[in-house]
Amino acid sequence: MFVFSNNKAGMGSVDKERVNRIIYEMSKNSSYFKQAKLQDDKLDQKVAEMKVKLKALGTVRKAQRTRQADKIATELEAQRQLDEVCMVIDMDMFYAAVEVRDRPELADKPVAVGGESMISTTNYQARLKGVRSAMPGFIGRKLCPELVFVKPDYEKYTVVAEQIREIFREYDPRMRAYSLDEAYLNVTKVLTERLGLDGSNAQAGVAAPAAAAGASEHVCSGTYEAEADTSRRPSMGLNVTYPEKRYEGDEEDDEEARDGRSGERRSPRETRRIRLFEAARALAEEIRGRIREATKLTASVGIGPNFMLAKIASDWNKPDGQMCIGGDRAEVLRFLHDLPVRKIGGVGKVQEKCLREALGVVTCGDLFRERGSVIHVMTPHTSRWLIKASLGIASADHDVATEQAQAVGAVTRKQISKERTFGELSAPRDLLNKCREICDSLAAEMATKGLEAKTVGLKVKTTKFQVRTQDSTGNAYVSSADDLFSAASALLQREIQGAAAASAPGGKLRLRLMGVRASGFRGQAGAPILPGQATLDGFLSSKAAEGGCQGEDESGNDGKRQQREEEADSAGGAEQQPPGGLSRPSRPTPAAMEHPFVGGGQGRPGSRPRSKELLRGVQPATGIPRSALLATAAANVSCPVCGEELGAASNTALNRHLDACLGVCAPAGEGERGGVGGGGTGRRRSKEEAFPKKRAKVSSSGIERFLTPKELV
DNA sequence: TGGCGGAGG
DNA sequence: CCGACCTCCGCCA
Ligand SMILES: Nc1ccn([C@H]2C[C@H](O)[C@@H](COP(=O)(O)OP(=O)(O)OP(=O)(O)O)O2)c(=O)n1
Ligand SMILES: [Mg+2]
Repeated sequence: MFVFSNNKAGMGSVDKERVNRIIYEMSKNSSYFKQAKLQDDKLDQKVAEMKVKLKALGTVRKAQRTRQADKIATELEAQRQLDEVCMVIDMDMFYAAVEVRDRPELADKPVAVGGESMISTTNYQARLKGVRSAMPGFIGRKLCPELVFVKPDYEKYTVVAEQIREIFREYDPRMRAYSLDEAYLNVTKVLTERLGLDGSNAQAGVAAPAAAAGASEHVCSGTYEAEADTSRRPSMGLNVTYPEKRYEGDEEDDEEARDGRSGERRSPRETRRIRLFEAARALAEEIRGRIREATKLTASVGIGPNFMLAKIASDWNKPDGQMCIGGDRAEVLRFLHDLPVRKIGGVGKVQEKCLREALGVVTCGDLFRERGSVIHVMTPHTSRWLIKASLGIASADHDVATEQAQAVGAVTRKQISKERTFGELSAPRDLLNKCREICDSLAAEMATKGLEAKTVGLKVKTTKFQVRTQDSTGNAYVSSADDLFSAASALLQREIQGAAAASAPGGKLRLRLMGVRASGFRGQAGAPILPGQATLDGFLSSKAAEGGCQGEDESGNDGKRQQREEEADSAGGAEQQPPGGLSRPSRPTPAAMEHPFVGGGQGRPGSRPRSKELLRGVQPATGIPRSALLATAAANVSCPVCGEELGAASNTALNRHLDACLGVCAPAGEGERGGVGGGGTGRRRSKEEAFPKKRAKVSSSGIERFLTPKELV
């Protein structure tokens, strides 16, 4: 089977055998597990395809590829920047630490913050038992019966987050908070000031130099000492293979040329770096001390010439420690050589598996060595990003580093959504009702931010854990709950019909999660985000403000922080972002397996028509533009299911109609209209009929009149 | 360009 | 009997 518990920054000494066994025992029969396995199989297929593609790569061509990769590497090397000092500060077991601090009795007990369904984080005692973040509570309990569950208190965490940010700003006013417990600081300025160094010179050398290895022993403080590097040196593909400084703009620092030697004489620049990083280590101690003093909590710090490295470093000596990857190129490469690629921000489970199983790449050293293969199978964008990471080249600029991570310093938001997990729901009526609830909530959120969206999306997760999304874009902007619901419910109808049509008689859409998303905001590409606050913060506060969810779920989540670094370039040119996907040669999409409906393994659920079709579907036969549907309110009440005009009927009358209508349409689905791809053919019908579409004006705006939560049950 | 799945955090 | 929210990538039509 697949990897369950990978080693995290918890404790290495965990009875992994036992943990995995228990998790497996508890999961093997669950829908979740089955779905996970399906996805894993798909991944295996992708890996297989990559292998095939690689096999076809002859020695000659591979050498060619490697040369291409070298070209990229050289180009990237020119961007290498070692004169900035970046710092990533990450609180230790954040939520749990806060809770334990406020409840001393818990100090010696294993604690989990979260609920029965999901654990947000745990303290070290719990981690020793294998209980960690993102693990469902019931498994955590099985793993550790004494586990004490504590409900998350986001407001409290937010207060703490503000406290530490206040401190961070003193050292870097441009500091970026990635999440409540993580922040990115560029402390170059403070340090140069403290040391009375000339800050300008640092900026000067854009094209970066590398330093002599002689500084290495000064550089690391932590477990990553300059230990046995001598022994691994030989095998170090990075240093050996890479065409060192042949292309570099080496005019200035010539002595750095031999970066394998010990440099007796140091260039001024080199000396500056050493002093800078030395001071940085002291600064980190200072900051940690201040955090402890102000919050009674501990944090770990990572220092490096760029954020990618600093981030990795911050995890190195995790509990209450710090680590520094100096600004010496040789040291950076030495450090990376044996570093598992998984440590790179942006490389997750999938990337890791593809690299390892298809390319035999496990460490960054391997990654660079296989660069030829990398660019052969991966997308150009991803290849470039990976090569860059393997060389430890990244940006020292907050905005670049935190970019696409809607991280806190982000300026705009591109979408906003609301989703809820609940106990199984399948009655169309309940589904619609839930949809309405979510739309209400989303609308409220949008209102506070003054957002108007052009596209509305629906997300659905079946009880089998299959996730599906749909979007519909109109020509008008919407923001009211009514309009959101009008669009979302239309989409939901498609799902309902699709399920009914594709599955056996009586088949229906059974969901455990539903979400509604709004995007394509008015005014520019994105909407401004709260000042200084991460979207995450906004999320937490809004969530805390809302009432609890319903259903037996309760969970306790927060968002997960995200982060990314990489890329730089400021000189234009193709930019790069972390991965996103690996190049995916052809796409078989074994729809049959994943889509319960649609017997013929034809395609999307209910052979969901794509693009155009979608719009057509939602659009009323009359030819009224979607925009009208979305934007308009609904003067006249009409049924969201059949579209029949209901006039000014009373709520009860409307409800009655709804029930009748749903009762007929839902189960019957395949009956006459067959709904989507219905029938045994499995073959999709002409677009026109693919979806019987409620040929009516889906101005469900009226539905809320009676489908409002309170009234319906 | 719009839409959807997916990866990653 | 496994969360909520968000961004970007890749592929398709
Ligand atoms: N899947 C996840 C991961 C994290 N979090 C929350 C809880 C954490 O307290 C907080 C910070 O995440 P970290 O990854 O930094 O984890 P911790 O701070 O808890 O532990 P560590 O000591 O490893 O940093 O984010 C979450 O809700 N769900
Ligand atoms: Mg943390």
